[in-house]
Amino acid sequence: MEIQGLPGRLLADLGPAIAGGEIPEGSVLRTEELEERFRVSRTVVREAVRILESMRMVAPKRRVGITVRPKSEWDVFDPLVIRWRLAGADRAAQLRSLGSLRVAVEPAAAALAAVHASDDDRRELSALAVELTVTARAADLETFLAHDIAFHAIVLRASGNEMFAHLKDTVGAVLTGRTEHHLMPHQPRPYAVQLHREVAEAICAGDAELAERSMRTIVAGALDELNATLD
Amino acid sequence: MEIQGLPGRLLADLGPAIAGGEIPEGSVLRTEELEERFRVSRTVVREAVRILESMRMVAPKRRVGITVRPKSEWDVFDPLVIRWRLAGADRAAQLRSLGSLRVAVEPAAAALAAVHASDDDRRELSALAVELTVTARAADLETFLAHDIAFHAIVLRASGNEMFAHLKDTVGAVLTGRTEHHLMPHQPRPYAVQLHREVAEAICAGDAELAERSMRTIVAGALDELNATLD
DNA sequence: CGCTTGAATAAGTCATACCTTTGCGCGAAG
DNA sequence: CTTCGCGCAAAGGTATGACTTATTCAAGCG
Repeated sequence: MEIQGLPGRLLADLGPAIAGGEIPEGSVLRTEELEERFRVSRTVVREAVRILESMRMVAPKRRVGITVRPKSEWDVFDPLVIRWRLAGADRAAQLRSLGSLRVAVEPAAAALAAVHASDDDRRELSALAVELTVTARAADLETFLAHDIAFHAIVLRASGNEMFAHLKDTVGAVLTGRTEHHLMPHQPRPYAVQLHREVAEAICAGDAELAERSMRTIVAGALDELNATLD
Repeated sequence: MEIQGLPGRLLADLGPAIAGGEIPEGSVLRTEELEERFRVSRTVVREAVRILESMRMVAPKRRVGITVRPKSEWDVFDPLVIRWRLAGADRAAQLRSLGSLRVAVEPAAAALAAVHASDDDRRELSALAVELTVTARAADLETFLAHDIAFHAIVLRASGNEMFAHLKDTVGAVLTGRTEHHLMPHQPRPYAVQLHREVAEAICAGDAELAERSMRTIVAGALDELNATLD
């Protein structure tokens, strides 16, 4: 899935460094410098830089060098950019942005899922809702997280919208990050778990209205908690 | 802004060809073949392919070649992928997806904008709402389109969410495509124009509730019309 | 003081050689 | 006849040197 080979390694070094602000906006890199710093050939440097260019994070210019573009121009929807920002100094801002995005998208996805979900999807959602209840009560955060991610992924996919479906990994990253950085209670809130059951039931029953409302309560609550924690 | 140079040209040929299905999923390309077909060197081919790889549209494998990955794995949020799909055979599906996305995001953005918009933003929105009314009455579709794009762009930016803001170009592409392919009435619907004024007023007044509701009516209406036209 | 021109610089492109991985066929063993 | 494994060949991956092109900056000229 990742970019392989030496360009991939270069990218894995440069990307986070830029996203994390260690290489600040406006910095100018040179191909030759990167060759030496990472002990790789021009070919490799150029390919890595091309990728960063396609993410609009850098802009190569003749006679000048490779300039780091302002953050506001980056492809903020690129999964790599999101991951790098989540890993670095920008984590808080990135989580806030993603939180708002979830509030916008997930309720809509739930409503669509209530209409379009397959029978298998509905079954899986019900099962996961039960699992969430159990693992929450047992305070088994790790398993809870896995099921939570799966739950939201299925809702997104079942919406039938490819773009929503592709937010699966991003939402997963948010949930994972939240757990890893202890931005959530040690035991999942019973109310939140209850809401997941409601979403599952609503989708099973084909009740778009209710699915949307319950999902909105979930993600809005998550955003509130996030903002409260980050302040 | 675009990828420059020969790799950019290659990309501008290959990308649309893949996105448009002319090079179907599962096809296997070889570097040498591309070199000959486009009369460029290995370097150039590799850089273009690397970019396609970072969009998850192709996967190079040793001893096999460069295979075109299934559409479901592409980076559907990449601006280039969106543009290519809008230009090709996938236009209908892409427009539907983007329509749903707009329904999810733009109302949320409007609500946030009502809280976060700067005074300049509010002024501009008011002015644009007036312009929309005038150009709609005059059936000046070209100017209307430009102002419509600007209007939605400002709302997205004023939301204060960087991810929402970055959907500006995408929304612009949708609106442009809709006009160009005559998927909208010859003269903008007065009701839609009226709703834009409502959004502007609500944002100026800081009424998040109303801004969100009005915007939702706009984008939901656009989606309905789109679906009606495409069937 | 401004305009032109030229030289220096760094990216862009090409051709080539060589390395590394891996699919597949062939042959030997069971 | 089947199966296992070994080795070859094919394709991408990396390195390098030569050359091209665009662009900045400054020196020199009007």
